[in-house]
Amino acid sequence: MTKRIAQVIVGLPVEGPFDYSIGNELSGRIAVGQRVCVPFNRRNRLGMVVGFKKTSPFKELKPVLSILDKDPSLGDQTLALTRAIADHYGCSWGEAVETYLPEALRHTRAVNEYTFASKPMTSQKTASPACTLVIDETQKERWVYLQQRIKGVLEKGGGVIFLVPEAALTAFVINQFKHIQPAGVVLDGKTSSKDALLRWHDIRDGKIRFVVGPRSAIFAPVKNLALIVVYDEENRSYKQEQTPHYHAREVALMRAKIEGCEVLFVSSAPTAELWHLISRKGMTKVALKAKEMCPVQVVDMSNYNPRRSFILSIPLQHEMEKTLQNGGKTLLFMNRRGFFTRTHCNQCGFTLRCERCDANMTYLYSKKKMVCRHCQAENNLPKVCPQCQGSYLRSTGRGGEKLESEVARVYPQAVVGRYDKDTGALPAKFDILIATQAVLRFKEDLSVDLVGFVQFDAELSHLDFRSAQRLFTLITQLRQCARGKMVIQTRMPDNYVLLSVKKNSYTAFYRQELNLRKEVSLPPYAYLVSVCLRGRKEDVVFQQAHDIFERLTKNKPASVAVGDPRPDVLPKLRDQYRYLIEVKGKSLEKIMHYVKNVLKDFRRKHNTIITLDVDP
DNA sequence: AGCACGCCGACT
DNA sequence: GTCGGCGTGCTC
Repeated sequence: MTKRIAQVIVGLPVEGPFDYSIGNELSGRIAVGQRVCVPFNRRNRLGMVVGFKKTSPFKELKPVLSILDKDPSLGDQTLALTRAIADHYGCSWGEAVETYLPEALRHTRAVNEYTFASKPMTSQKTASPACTLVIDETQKERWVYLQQRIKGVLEKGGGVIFLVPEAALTAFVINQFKHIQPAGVVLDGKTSSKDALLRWHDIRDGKIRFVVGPRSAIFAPVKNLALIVVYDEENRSYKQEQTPHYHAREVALMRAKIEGCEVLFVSSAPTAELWHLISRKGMTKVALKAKEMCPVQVVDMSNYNPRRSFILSIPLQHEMEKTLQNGGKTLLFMNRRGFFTRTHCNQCGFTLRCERCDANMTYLYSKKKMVCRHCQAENNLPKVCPQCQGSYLRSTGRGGEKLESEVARVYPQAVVGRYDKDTGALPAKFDILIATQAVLRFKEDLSVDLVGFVQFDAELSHLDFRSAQRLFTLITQLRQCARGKMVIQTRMPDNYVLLSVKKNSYTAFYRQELNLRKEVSLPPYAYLVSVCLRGRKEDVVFQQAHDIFERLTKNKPASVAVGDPRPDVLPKLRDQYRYLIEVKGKSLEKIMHYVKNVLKDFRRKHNTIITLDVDP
């Protein structure tokens, strides 16, 4: 039987597949999973063959122009995975395929230099994947456990994907396993697309069976995949910020289901979503208990007047002095960069803001510049008020740089260092280190005697249902860096995150967190889909959001709930106003079906961009 | 997404 | 008249 018509998908937000005629010269070679070049909307584009038919409802079919690979790039399992991603995240199948493919294969250039040693596998498993959560309080025991597990898998001829939250960690991980296996690495960014392609083929051909890499490494075409490790599962970088907004944890589960492999999550404070998943029957928790967690002292700051007294409480100062005397190190956690965080005019009240993001500008002493913490914007500190031309500009607010100067003044005998996301490396030598969240990228080998959480309450201001879990994770990770003691300064000592930390019980935290989520029907007890709108003119974006809201509530099935349109957490970013509408429900299929149907016949106007974010 | 078509306002 | 902004439809 000769193949006459090919069904082809493309990497655009249009659902196909599209039918193309197959010329005689191609019909013998064309196969499902192959990259092809097809004319599409008067341009030539990359397409992916997903099937064949005998007839088409379209009269004049355009032809497949060429086949780009000798052998299929995508096997059945990959087609199934990309299809599942498209369904779950509401993108087209073609878009999912394009995110799967390495950069070098996303274009219509033929790749003839490489032939694939193996045919794609065809077996399809459907059982629920085996999942294990390694919850490790020690930061050390996990490596022993992982070495054993990975060694066992590799010895049996299986393949391993080891996901890390950022590319910088790959070297550290490779080092942990260097005596077990010559490891392959998926690097992103710095690797040239040519090298990345070579490596992709080596992985596909089974020459590399152990792959370590960031989020996108979940797509590494590892042969006989037996184990996926998601290291630091709670890390936010596992969620992609662009469409499709996939989460590596979810893709790992999808892949495990299709390929019948195991998923191993490693964390010292996982997401509530994962805790819930693992708590179900048949899943395993491996608790690696620390002999002794460092004590946590919560200092109630209610009676401290921030205008009169130093931001470091007397109990914290006392611990710092003790630590200094013993030659120990202190980490002061201050999650705010810069020196001053706000500059305003004392005459007219004008506050210096980023024009593109509407956020207060931070004064960076190190650069002598005003910077926006959301976009790259930078400018000089004006001499007079831009609004009233008066010379009454005053700067207030405290960032790490200011705390650094204050601490250096109070402890002249100490070496004071600072770290934030644009400091190059950790200071080699310090007695007191003032650091933002970015310091946790070194948490694997950062060890101090005392940790001071300076402004706990500042972290509570995030209006996000996951903020409690993130705080719990943050405290847990900081605490693991402390050998001696952790001091937390707060005006809300009865916060349940702090109470469960003091109880030394993560199970208590997750029980309470999950109860709260259940009460108000939030993930993991419901699916959440955000319809996100962004555009240049606020009134237009707002209008559109309301228009969509009306359509979403008009013939709404009882199974979904639609929230009022509201500004995004960052209401304005890089000159675009952002609104979102949250849709909730027990069934993701029902939500997606409903939302996609409403958006389908909605006309986007005035260049408003509308995107879907599943499990935002 | 990205591009052409077509409908209305303002202007060499 | 016609130039061009933007809303609309379409891609096998």
